[in-house]
Amino acid sequence: MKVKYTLIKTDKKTGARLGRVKFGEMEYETPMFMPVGTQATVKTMSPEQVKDCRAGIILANTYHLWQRPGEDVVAEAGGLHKFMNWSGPILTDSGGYQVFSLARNKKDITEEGVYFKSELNGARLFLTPEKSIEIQNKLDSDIAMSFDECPPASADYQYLKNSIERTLRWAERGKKVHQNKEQSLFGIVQGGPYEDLRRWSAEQTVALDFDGYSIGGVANDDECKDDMYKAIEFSTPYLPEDKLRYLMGVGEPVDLIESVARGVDIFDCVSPTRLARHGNALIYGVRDAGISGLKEKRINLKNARFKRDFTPIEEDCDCYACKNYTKAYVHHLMRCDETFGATLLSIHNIRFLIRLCEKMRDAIREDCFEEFREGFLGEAAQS
RNA sequence: GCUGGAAUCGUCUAGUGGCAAUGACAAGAGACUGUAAAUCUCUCGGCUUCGGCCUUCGUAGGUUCGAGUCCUACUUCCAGCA
Repeated sequence: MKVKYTLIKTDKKTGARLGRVKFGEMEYETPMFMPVGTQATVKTMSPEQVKDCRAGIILANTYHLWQRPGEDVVAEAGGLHKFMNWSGPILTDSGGYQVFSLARNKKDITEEGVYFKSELNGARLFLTPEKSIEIQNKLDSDIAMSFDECPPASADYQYLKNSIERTLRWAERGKKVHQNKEQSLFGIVQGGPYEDLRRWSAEQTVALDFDGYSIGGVANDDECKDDMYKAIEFSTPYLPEDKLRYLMGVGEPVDLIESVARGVDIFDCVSPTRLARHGNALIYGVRDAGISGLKEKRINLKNARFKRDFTPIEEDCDCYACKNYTKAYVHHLMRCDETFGATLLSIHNIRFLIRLCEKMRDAIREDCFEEFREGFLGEAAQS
């Protein structure tokens, strides 16, 4: 179903937006976090568990599903929703990120498209903007992304300039072949940390008139947070108020707050599920001062100190893992490489980020987002 | 009792004259931002002024410039025969 965004309220002190997204009957409030399910599954979690975390949209990946099982198989299964048993909305990434992340492979970016060497069997693959849209159409996601180049943080100004021009041409080509009236199509703003490039990319992308816009090319390799926040604040002012703004691949709790403050509505990130598989739990630490009384903290449940810790991962968390299990149990499962440990931590971490979004929405609603932000970030930024 | 064989870091293991000594697991810790990640990195005898120094390969001797490696005895374990 095509997405409809309604802006409810903009925070006066920051650019934080409280909004509503509708996919037909399904309705969610933003800011919102999207769990990542690259291969048509949020790793180690069942759709029911993802839903219980109160996730709204989830993300799947064009590149991966194109290779396995193939978009035709998914189409034959009745589309991605039916195939993976996810009734909520799905956003598919275009494969643009793989232009960056698979750089270790022989990869050749041309005007026509990108040649990949498959990491599965070495096969030579060629992905074009048209092909990406065609695959996403067949996958039948609710939001399709334009095929873009996600350049590395190390890319220089001239490279970025050429890259975003090409990404714009690709966006236009993709839009031309996008026929699915039930599927939204988003454009992607690039431009690294440069104000003029971000502005230009945003204005040109908006001129193509997409159903929503995203900010990409952020949080790559060693990009520093400052550059990331700049990239966001150089982009959002040029995006229309009545369209959804999606920050791609972010992120850490701190980053969620900082990007919401700069006018972002939704984000996705692999970190809650990946960290979970590596034994880490995102938790709130208690803070002495500040209105939120919270700060970000991360604990590694594999650490020996949790062996006999029979308290929940996080005392005040309402997730399934925290309500039913102890740190000692999760520690034990992770030590034994039992999948259920990763499942419990994934549930917790995703619920953590979704709770963070709930808190941010409440703060915007109650006109205290800036206080919330300072309360949360004061110490996290220092540590 | 006889005849072979074996004893190396918590465990298993490499090592046949230059060795603080291989690899795996375990253990201790770290990284992770549109997922080639249930992965990867570091540490894992002691001390150090980072050049080294000390103590280690069942125990005790011996050969040698030098022994985890060769020799002798002992201890323990394993296999076969009685």
